Amino acid sequence: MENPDIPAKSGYHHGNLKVALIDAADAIIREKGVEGFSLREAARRAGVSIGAPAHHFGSATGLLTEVALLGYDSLGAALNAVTTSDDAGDDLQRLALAYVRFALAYPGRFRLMFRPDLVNRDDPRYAEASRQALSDFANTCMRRDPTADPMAQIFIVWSSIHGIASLALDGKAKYLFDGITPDDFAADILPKLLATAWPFGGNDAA
Amino acid sequence: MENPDIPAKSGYHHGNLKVALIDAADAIIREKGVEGFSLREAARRAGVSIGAPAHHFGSATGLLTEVALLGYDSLGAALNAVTTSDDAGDDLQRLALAYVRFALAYPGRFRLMFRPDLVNRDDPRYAEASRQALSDFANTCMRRDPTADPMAQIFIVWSSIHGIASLALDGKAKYLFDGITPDDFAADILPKLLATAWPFGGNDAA
DNA sequence: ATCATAATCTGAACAACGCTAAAATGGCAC
DNA sequence: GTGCCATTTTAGCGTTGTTCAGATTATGAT
Repeated sequence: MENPDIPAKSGYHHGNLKVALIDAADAIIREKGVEGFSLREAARRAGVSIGAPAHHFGSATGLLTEVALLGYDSLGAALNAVTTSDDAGDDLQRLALAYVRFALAYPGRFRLMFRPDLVNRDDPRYAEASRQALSDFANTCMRRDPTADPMAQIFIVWSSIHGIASLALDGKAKYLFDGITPDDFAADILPKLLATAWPFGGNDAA
Repeated sequence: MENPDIPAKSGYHHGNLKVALIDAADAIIREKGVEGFSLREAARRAGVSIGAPAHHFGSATGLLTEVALLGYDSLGAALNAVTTSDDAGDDLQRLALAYVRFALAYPGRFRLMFRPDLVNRDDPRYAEASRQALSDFANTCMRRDPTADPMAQIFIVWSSIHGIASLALDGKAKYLFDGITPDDFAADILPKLLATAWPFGGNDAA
């Protein structure tokens, strides 16, 4: 996920500091989680002084907002990559699987994306990124049941998936399914769960 | 939610510092959210010096864990307070409503309860409090569909509700339902949503 | 080519934070 | 009364985000 293009730290002027800091922040969050992030360490990794980030991002939330936007992009890409069929129920199931797996594969990014205290939600790009990432979702929902109220349906389905991802990420699944690891959950339990107990999969729409 | 019993700050020895600090922390979180909390301010509010909390709680997570445990208690109480009927589907719907309303009424507590970095999940009381708070849920789930795999059913239903609460709390409902306020969401949108689009309410069990 | 202006980065300062350990205090059992 | 022990204070360490004056370099006009 590094960006080796363009000069990196040629002299006094870094030349590519903005993306270097975003990359550093993303790496920190990947390694140590959202709470492990600090603006100073991001600057340190980019080989730049403490005060440098302020010029490009204003504040820590400014930088984290950029990372969150990238997070939405990668989530959207992950959802875009699922194979589609003529059965919207099956597609929805696969999308759900991809959504939860994304959360488990990139826990830091995922958590950051839903932390209103760390990202600037007033940034117009935020709403757009969020909308874009979930567009496949919304489309498949409406394909599955064109008669239902679109917003209600999308909200309920998204909630269900988001709840699964959140609880799984918080290790709550461990309590219910005796000490299962995240990997086992994503590989074994989750697909079965979505295929059997999840009410939005399969071709059982009205 | 204050605790006016027992002597408060009689002299050098506070006499009731432990609960005073818990109350103070809970109040801070209610007023300024989880991120607004600081151990030092809790000590300040309890009228005690900076280092005092360490003796009772060890660290900030120690204190926050106590607050989270209280949070689970109050969530359990809120769920316990919903009226039950012989229709498990209706009951589940009311429980869901209560769950989400709890999250919207006590956002700080609710967020804290699901922040693994701020609470000590190894504390055996945590698992117990979590289990206890959701017992009504689990029972009603199994009453609704006794044939289904209990764990799978509970996880899916809980996920759905938790997702609704999380997204509503994060203001995501605002994007889908044009600029609705949390109060309007809890009072108007949510009940309709649960009654119509939510697949676990009503008496449509197998 | 020269030079002014704007963009970028440094480095020090400040206030606040969590945590630690030594010292001070006072309640309580004996 | 006396001494022990839980409790609280105080001081200090290392960390954080933010701000700002000044240093440095790029850019664009002449």
